[in-house]
Amino acid sequence: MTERKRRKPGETRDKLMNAALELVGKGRHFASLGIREVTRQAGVVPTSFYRHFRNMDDLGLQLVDELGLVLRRMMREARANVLQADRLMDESVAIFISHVQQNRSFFVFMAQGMAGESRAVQEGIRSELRFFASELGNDLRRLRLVDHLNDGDLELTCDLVVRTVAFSLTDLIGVSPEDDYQIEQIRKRTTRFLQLIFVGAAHWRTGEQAPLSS
Amino acid sequence: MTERKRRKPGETRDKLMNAALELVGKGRHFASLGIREVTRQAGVVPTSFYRHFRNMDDLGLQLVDELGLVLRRMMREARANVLQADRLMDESVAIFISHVQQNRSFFVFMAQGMAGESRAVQEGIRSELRFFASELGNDLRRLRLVDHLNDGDLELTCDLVVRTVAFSLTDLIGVSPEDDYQIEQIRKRTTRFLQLIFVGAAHWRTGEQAPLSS
DNA sequence: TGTACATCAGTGAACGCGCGTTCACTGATGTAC
DNA sequence: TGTACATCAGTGAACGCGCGTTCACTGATGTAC
Repeated sequence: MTERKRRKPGETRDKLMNAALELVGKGRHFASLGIREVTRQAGVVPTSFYRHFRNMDDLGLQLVDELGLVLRRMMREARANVLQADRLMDESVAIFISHVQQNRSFFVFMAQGMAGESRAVQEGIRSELRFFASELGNDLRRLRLVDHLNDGDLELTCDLVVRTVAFSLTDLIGVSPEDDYQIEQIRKRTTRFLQLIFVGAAHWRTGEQAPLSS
Repeated sequence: MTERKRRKPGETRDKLMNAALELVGKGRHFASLGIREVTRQAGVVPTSFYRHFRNMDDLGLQLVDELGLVLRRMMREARANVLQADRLMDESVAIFISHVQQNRSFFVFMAQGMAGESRAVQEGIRSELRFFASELGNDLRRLRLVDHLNDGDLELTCDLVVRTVAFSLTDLIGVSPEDDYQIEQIRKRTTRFLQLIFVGAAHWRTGEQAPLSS
């Protein structure tokens, strides 16, 4: 009845990573998870853990790698769907929100990890965000939407956009995944943030900003 | 030699809260701290903990209250020192950074808590940020720097400013407190983010944003 | 194609340790009269 | 001002439990010839 050895390669590894994500999704913080707890959630004997990870930090790092894949998938979907430039922000934010809802635990893990215990995880997530910002810059250049900005200012703008969207994660986390009304509010607000930033970018002239009132 | 009972009222309570902050400042995540660990760091017997807190969440909540005081002190200093409107962003960011360096553990705790395990702590920190944004709005109104914005758009702008500054905490955390060069880079970059936002606010016209290129 | 062997993922028992929490205690401080 | 009593913060011993980690094992899969 129970043929329990060597099912598929990597199956237990995935079970462990998913178990950690499930616990994070249930409101636990990754830094407080223990090995026995994760193996229990995965339905696996504690010793199995060491076949795949050296410790919890190691598992966290491997989760960051998977997170990278999730983000890239999201980016691809955004590129495929955002066809009209005038709906760019609207649709990008909508796609972001929908991916957060489909992969809630992953994004909660990301929000936790940015100020988490492991320096390596922190750095991994920061690096994903940097990559994301640079890809966004490439896209904007290609769409010729920001011709008046030099490279440094474009990079600044994209970084701020990515940060703003990332920060909205902390809003989404604070809200039930079924609370469509609240989620819609967050979506609208994030979109307006981006509009504000792009209005700023449109009127930005390098090095000679009138500091406030303009 | 050791007269050890009833020194000053609240002394042990402060020792425990400081001990938790010290551990956080050393790179630990608040969610992973234990009662025995905190009491050990505080140089106090484990049972003393229960004289002041029900559990670690409770201690976290009381830390949020103290964090509120730190933030208000910072705000007061900013108000007292930012005299010329044209240096507003520059000086505000500088004051922020200097307070982060003086109270590093507090701000690390804040960054952790925004995606932390305790809902109550999350909500507490969010509420501090909301308060901060609303005070910023009042100041900008008083200085008559944003007369063309209606209340909703002013609130939006201030929220984005506060978020941007708060996000820069994750940059500061990733850098050694002695690395003056890196900290200066973060200061400059954060200032430019705010300038970009305010250029956007200066050209913002309610409800009729050209979505990108303007 | 078949056989022998190395590798590898999963198992279950066992370890010592630190954890959260309880309890009964002690003695200093605050309060009532 | 002095006395009696309640309150309160800190103590140390003790508890049972879950933790991370080790070990020797088993049997399935992959590889060499």
